[in-house]
Amino acid sequence: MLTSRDWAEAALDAIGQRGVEGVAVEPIARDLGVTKGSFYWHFANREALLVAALQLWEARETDDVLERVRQETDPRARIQRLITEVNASRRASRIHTALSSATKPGFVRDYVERVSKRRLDFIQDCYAGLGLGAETARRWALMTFSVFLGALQIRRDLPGEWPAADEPAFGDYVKFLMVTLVPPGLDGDDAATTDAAPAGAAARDG
Amino acid sequence: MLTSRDWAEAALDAIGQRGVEGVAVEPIARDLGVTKGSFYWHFANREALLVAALQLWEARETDDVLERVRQETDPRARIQRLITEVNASRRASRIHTALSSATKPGFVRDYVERVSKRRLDFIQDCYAGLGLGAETARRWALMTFSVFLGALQIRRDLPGEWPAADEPAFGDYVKFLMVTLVPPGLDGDDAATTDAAPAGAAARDG
DNA sequence: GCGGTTCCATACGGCGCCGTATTGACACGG
DNA sequence: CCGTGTCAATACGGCGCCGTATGGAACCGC
Repeated sequence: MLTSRDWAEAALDAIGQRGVEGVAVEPIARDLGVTKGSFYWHFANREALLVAALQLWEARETDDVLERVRQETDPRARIQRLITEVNASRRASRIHTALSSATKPGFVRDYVERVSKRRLDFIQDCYAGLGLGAETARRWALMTFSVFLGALQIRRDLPGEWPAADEPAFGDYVKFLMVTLVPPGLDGDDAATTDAAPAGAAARDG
Repeated sequence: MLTSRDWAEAALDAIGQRGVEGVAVEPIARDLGVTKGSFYWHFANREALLVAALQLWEARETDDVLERVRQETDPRARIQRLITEVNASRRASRIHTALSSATKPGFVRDYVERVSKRRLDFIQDCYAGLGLGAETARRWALMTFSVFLGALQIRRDLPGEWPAADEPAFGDYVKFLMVTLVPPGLDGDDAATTDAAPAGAAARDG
């Protein structure tokens, strides 16, 4: 007794493990312990399954994640929360990179683009909340977003280099990132409305 | 009259356009204007073609790229050169992300890991050349490498957000990154041998 | 108990790809 | 000429997947 949502969830698993091209009806049916006779009752074809999986993914990676992050009120805390959220689920990371590198079918790109844009806009809002102008906030957001995405890839390509969310070194590294990615002196009480360009870090002991 | 290198090059194209799973003998043969009768003279099977393509890729993305970057002597200039090199070829970017997200066959991961590690080590050396200790240099290198990889993905997922290497805005953005990613005050003549932690950017007009 | 609906199994045709076997065209040294 | 090596075309069997067609079991209201 499966629902179409069960199929969509299994399809997301398949995306994370074998990529978008690996979303095949018969293998997924085997994983679920049924035959494809079940599948073609719930869905018209393979493409409909992909759409369902993508909708599930988009809802989770925009509304749900951003809703949780919005519980933090301080812009600085929001950015830090985003870093930990992104690093929390290894499954979500794999799905993201798989979707991001997919080329076929074409509509996958639309979902990826919407999710990425909403994330980037959110980060930009965080920086705007620190008092930066739109243009400067966009630049900082692009760099911070790059670090997010790059971290996903490093955890994939160089396991062990990037600390996992449950390791003690993770906290240290987040602190390191925060100091660099969030320009101080913009906490809202001073320099609240001026644009700011990065001036780098002063050399001192670590 | 094809050589096995022609096939490996076409396989790399296929990886960039259709992913690792898209490296199929017969379609590539059609692209090259021959039949697979030619292919199975040059290679034992599909896997051998993948290995040849990966060897070609590894040579280009480590020895060749790093050799060009090493022409710069100043560590700061090297990092900046790396940014522009990474953003130079859209084809190389697509190949990299495709390989990075590949799961099957397993040996692909070995190539990706070696290439990533050599790049990361190179960046770490650059920071060490600025006078940072090994541990701190590693942290900076991880962040800078993340920005590299994230930039590739942003250019894919959000076309238009990240300026291309031939646009005028590209230079501005590189400067912005350099100021943030390379802590000043470590140019070699002062504070040359002390570890440094990031202290962020001071607020000033952009 | 009977028709209808829900959910799944089975069987089938078709397609794209892999890998092998066989043959053919062409160059070259003897 | 002839043999040999090089490179490619053709033909074939097999496999995994898609999508359809059909059947069947369980459950429902009546």
